[in-house]
Amino acid sequence: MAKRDLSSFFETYLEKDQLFQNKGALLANYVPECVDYRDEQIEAVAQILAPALKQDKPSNLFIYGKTGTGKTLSVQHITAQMLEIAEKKEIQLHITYLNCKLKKVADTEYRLVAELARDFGRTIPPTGLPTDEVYKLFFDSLDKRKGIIIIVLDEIDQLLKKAGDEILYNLTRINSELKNSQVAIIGISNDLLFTEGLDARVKSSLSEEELVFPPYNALQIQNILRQRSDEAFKKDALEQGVIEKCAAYAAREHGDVRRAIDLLRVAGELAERQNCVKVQIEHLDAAEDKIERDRIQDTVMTQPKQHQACLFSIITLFEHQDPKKKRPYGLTGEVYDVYKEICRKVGLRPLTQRRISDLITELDMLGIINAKIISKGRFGRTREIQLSIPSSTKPKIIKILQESLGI
DNA sequence: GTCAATTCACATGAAAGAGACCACGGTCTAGTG
DNA sequence: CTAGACCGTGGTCTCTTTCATGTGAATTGACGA
Repeated sequence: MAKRDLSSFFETYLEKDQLFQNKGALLANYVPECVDYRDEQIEAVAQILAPALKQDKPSNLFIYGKTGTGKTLSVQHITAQMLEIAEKKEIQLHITYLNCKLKKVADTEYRLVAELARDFGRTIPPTGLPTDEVYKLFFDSLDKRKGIIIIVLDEIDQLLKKAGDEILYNLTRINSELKNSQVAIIGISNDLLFTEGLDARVKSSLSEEELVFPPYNALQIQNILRQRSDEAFKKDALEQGVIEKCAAYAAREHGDVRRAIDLLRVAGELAERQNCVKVQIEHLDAAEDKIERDRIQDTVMTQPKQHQACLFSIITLFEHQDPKKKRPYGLTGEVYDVYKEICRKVGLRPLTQRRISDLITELDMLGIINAKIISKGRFGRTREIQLSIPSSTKPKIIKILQESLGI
């Protein structure tokens, strides 16, 4: 019986009128043919990089802009075209793109240089070599190439936060040691104030040119969304006003188009699952909800045990709170007490309070909790910790934590 | 009543250790001709 | 004689601990009006 049900399910699924015609257009890695509303920026970048085609070293470039303002896309667009031309005219040009945020790829000095060296055809072990050895290998392979090399470092602020600015200093110095080739660096950062904390030498040599990508406004987002949805959805699959509302959401989130596109895709998926003929505005709301829920569940699930234990203690603290004191927040010390108790129950070695303090900060950064430092005067300084999980998700989160901790 | 000193309960920083993972070079061992 | 196993050394990386220092306002207590 179950079998027949299933096959009929698949049959109806196949017969069902799909809303999407090309969902790929709404996925994060989709590269559209042209980048709208960034003409000015693209032209500026192109002008700065153009000397590379004449075998002159272009200036180092720094690009700022909030997430989802088309920085990465624009740069990829330009570099792809440059490479095309270079190939046609047999110009010696090599462009390397590296996202520094990707964990385990390029978030430390060693890994970054190793990854770069790999891009130039060296095999570098993931660990074990001294860092300066890797530098040497990298230099060697660089120098073997003649011509211009452009290194694009995306989300460079992340790299700096973790690994310090020594890498950048070393990279900017490369040129003086190379005989045959010249290196230009393009840094892309979400953080507008990023260069503030930079060493002055690095700052001046790295940001010879600077460019800011302004956020898209609501109207521009609308048009971009319309274009993407025309490609992704079938005709008339969207109800009137859906795009407008979606754009409004994104504009509120300082013009993050990526987010808007995500929202649209999830809304579409929800509508499809509900067998609706059109994507309605309600689907958008549901989609926003779902994205947030999934995000929280994902992050909670992938946290290390100690983080989970810490989060679980925060939740338990609220669950078993003395109803008399009626406080919507907990303090670091209280959390730590509960945490120790939980560790004892689960058989986990309790960490020090110092460490827990850090874990709390991390959970705060992830947006799972909300921790605010307050001073209670004579009664010390601590954090006010609040859960920022919607109550509808809470039981599920508790279940995940209990399973993972084995309670 | 006013004002500076005190005090609490952590926050925050820096440094260093532990343990996992890995490459490399040297040494040992067993198999082969 | 040689390939492969095995070990010791030295390196990175992440997570922690230890030690030290910082912090902000309620409270305290001296002081003066």
